[in-house]
Amino acid sequence: MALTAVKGFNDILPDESGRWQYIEETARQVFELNGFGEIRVPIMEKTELFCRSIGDATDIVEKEMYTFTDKGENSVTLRPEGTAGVMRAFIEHKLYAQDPIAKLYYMGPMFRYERPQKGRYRQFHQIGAEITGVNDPLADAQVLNMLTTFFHEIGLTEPTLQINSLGCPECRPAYRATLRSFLEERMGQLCEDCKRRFATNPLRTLDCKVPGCISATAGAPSVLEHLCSGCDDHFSSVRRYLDLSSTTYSINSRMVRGLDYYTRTTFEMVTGLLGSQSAVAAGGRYDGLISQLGGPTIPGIGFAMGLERIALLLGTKDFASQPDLFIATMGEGERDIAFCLMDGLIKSGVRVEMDYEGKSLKSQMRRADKLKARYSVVIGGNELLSGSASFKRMSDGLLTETVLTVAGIKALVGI
RNA sequence: GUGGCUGUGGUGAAGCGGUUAACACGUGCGACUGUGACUCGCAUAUUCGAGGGUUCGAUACCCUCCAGCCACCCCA
Repeated sequence: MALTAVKGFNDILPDESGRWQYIEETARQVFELNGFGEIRVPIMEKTELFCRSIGDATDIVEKEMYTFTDKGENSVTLRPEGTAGVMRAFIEHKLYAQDPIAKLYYMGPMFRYERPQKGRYRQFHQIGAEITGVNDPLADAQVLNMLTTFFHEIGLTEPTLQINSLGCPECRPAYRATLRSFLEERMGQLCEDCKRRFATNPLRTLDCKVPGCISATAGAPSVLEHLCSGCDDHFSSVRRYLDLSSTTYSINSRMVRGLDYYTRTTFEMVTGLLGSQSAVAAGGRYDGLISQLGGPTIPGIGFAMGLERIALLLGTKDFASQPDLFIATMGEGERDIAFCLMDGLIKSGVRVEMDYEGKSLKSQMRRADKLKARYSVVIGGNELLSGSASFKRMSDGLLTETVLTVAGIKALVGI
């Protein structure tokens, strides 16, 4: 058996990479318009970083990380998400000393040891963005608008924005206690998973899919009604800003987060087209994270989106670019001329292909067609003598006589 | 991690104990010593995910492993 890739790790082949580049370029464009700058951080960090940021008791840290001991006996981990590393860099380089307000974005592979499924792999890719240093809900709204704009720009209308507020260390514990006592009275109706969640993360019972749990929690107290006045004002302002900019969203008070660091505003872009992999992008505010990691008390908000899932939503549309010209040749001498012509044209920005193996004219023309070249030209003895040739527009076969010079050909193909 | 389904060429697939392992697409070459797309011809799996076992015989049956998919769990 030939060697194969590691389970859950995929190759992105040339016919798909065009789509990926399109997603990445669109994100860069939209993010930079919003004033974000790219930060590139390592794909591996000390294990402790993730334990302290994501949370020791979360599923990600407990069972999904690629953690191992390196040759220097340090416990290191392949990043399961991007925010922790970005914030570590923000603190380590004291970026806040220059300006506490940083707007950063990143893209790259993340690693989680999960059972692979479509749209969910062990190495997957995220594009994320973070704003630090802004308490004002304006930042929340800008991030949400940026996300919405991004999806609009890549041509996807399907994922819809859902928002919620998780409160803060002031009000969340009280809500959690209220919810617990509500659940306690209905313990009998809950599924086994939810009985477990009752202890570990009671909020999770709110988005359980088991019918019994759905009816049992139907009248559960809503987080939004238990926010402290600060969180409540914040959330109202976020909504007001979204309304001001005509951003459409829905409120989902049952939306929960898998990472412990989130506070106040949380959100997801969800789709019904990817089965159980419905979240295409998600994020929220994390006001306590930076200080928790040993930095100053600076708030933050951000999100990450899953490239594999976005690529899936974009479908099989072809993003590959086609050659402008294919040069077919009749003999050895003509190949020399064609080669120099190709070289000159490429250097001046025309995408040119030619035959590599001295094949028959029939084969060369077939290849020109297969590569979807816009124009083709045959160079043989006649052309060598006259110094000009008939260029064929492949879409309709129209022939145009043009001199065999870089300038002449450029003018013809319109580059 | 749990449960289930699947695994035949580059792709989509038929075959379900003994076949030259269909068919379609794709790919290559040719039908015309100088022009692609349509048409036609030829070629293209010593082999049926891997390894064992049952059998006179296994792509087909059994076991193990590997991989993919679906749901759960969880999440982007």
